[in-house]
Amino acid sequence: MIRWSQTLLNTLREAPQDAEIVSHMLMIRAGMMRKLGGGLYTYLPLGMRALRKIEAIVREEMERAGAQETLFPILQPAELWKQTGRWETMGPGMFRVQDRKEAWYVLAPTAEEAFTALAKSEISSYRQLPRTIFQMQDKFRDEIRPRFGLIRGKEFIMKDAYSFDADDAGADKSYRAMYDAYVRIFARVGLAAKPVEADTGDIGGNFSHEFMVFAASGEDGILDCPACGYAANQERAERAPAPVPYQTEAGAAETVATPGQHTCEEVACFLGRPIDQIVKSLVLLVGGKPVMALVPGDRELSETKLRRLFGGAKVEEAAPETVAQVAGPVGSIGPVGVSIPVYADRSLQGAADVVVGANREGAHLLHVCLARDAKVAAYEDLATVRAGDLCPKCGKPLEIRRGTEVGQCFKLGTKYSAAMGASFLDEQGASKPLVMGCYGIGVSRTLQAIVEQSNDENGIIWPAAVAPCQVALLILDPDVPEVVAKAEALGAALEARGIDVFVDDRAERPGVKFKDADLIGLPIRVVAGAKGLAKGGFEIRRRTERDSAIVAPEQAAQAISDLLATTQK
RNA sequence: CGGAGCGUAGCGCAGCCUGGUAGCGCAUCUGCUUUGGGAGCAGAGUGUCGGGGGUUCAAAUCCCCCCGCUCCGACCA
Repeated sequence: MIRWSQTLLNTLREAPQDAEIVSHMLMIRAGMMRKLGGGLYTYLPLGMRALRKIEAIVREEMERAGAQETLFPILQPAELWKQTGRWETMGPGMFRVQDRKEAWYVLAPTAEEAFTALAKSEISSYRQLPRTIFQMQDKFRDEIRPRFGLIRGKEFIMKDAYSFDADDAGADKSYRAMYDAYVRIFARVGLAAKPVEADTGDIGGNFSHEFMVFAASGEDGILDCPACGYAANQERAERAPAPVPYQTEAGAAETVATPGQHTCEEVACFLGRPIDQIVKSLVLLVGGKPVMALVPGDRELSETKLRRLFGGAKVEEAAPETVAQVAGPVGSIGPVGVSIPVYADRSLQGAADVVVGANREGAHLLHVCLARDAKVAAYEDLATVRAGDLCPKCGKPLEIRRGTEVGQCFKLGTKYSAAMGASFLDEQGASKPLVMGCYGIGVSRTLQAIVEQSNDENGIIWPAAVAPCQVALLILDPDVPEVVAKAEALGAALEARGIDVFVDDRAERPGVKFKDADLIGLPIRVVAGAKGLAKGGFEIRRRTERDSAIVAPEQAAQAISDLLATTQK
């Protein structure tokens, strides 16, 4: 039994000034956590209890899926990270520190290197495969912009698991086991998380799913097919091919003056043509070399897709000077006559009457036929998919939703094992690199995502499985001995049934206790007051209900137990 | 890293333009009254005004530098 009078817990009437989203505001107001610095949060006793419950569920499901828990150092030698090149590629995203001998270390932002190093030293035979190991550990990332409380912090708690297999088929099985465990974990913590196809980002590898929680405040766009269930991160979502417009040639290309018109919208408007007839030309540096990308004027280029096309090379926007050098002034460039490689979105294949920049200030070209007038190296999927585009799986229109990522699975292949020489001997005695997968859950982020998804105007509504306690017991008359005695007896009876009880035993007015109970949001509220007891017993209700039931003291423990069993999640 | 804003009591903020006694609400403490949805009255405590430098008889206020935080953008699990 936890007593408020003995707990470090203060609720706030006013929202903190820096809380942008409801879950952040509620976590602070309800006294679950406090900010120590930008992107750095302290878990207070109540928040800590919820966190521990999530961790316990994650552990259980990991072990059920055959994974074994370990614990790696957070502080890791730079050499480890240099072996895979991530000392450079993750670069400023990592916290790096030096010891007194000026040797460099990394505060681990993830742990592929360390786990691979362990596998290298411990696994030498196919007889030891497969293995999946995990840890629940603080991670550090020097986020450019920490925000939304626990959603994006500089320090956070992550469960990271790594699988090691002898071959691809085995790796697929390990991946599937983790994927299934993730589905169970998010269901158990009361979170509606949907697996979506995702990009592999800095982690690398060739295949990935993100587990996304839909929320208006989400930082990612997700294309979702209500018809067949296809879902993918906007960075990499595909669409079914649509008929390519403007396939009929309309004569030779012709220069037209477009003074001061730079964006596709301006040019379309100025020329009185539909915007999708304008072709957007962009110069990017791919692995340091300039490349031109073409997408329809009403579309955005997906830099992620371009990066995938080039095997994960770094893609960045070219500086205006570079653009001017290889094509023309920004806002007036086009593919005609340029000598850098040109890649066009698939939807432009066959386009025979479009408008492009003339590579001269204030001029565009009409009636351009890409096949005739430009040298296009390849037509690839480069444009960002948007709502209304057709599902690549079933052809029905896609919807777009916002989401927050709470977990991600990656098929890594041999990226890390090959780089670090983590190999084993197969049945024939041949040395092969381990085939790996890695699997992360943002545990602290999950905590806040639950609150983001489950609240009302009065406060948090904790799912029973992760609530700091299952029952809030409000003693309205702490100076009436009979009320206190009955409440204490009920608390003890509940504890005996394994139900966590949080007792509000403060000398506060009833209204304050009701407000705070709603704010903190435990699943069941039990009121012990002189008035209620005079009417026959305790007043019991779910956090989500308006009306209470009066239950006689001797039946109360059973009634609460029953109510909990039927409370959703 | 580019743009913008903010930094004054534990929290939320006013005061700054036009230099001169540091204030309000919430919270905290004391007393009385109250007591079923964030009580009322009376009283009390609480500040390196983010830091440093400058101007001035005098700086929270004006000027310069630095630091921190937040938002938008770019970027990113």
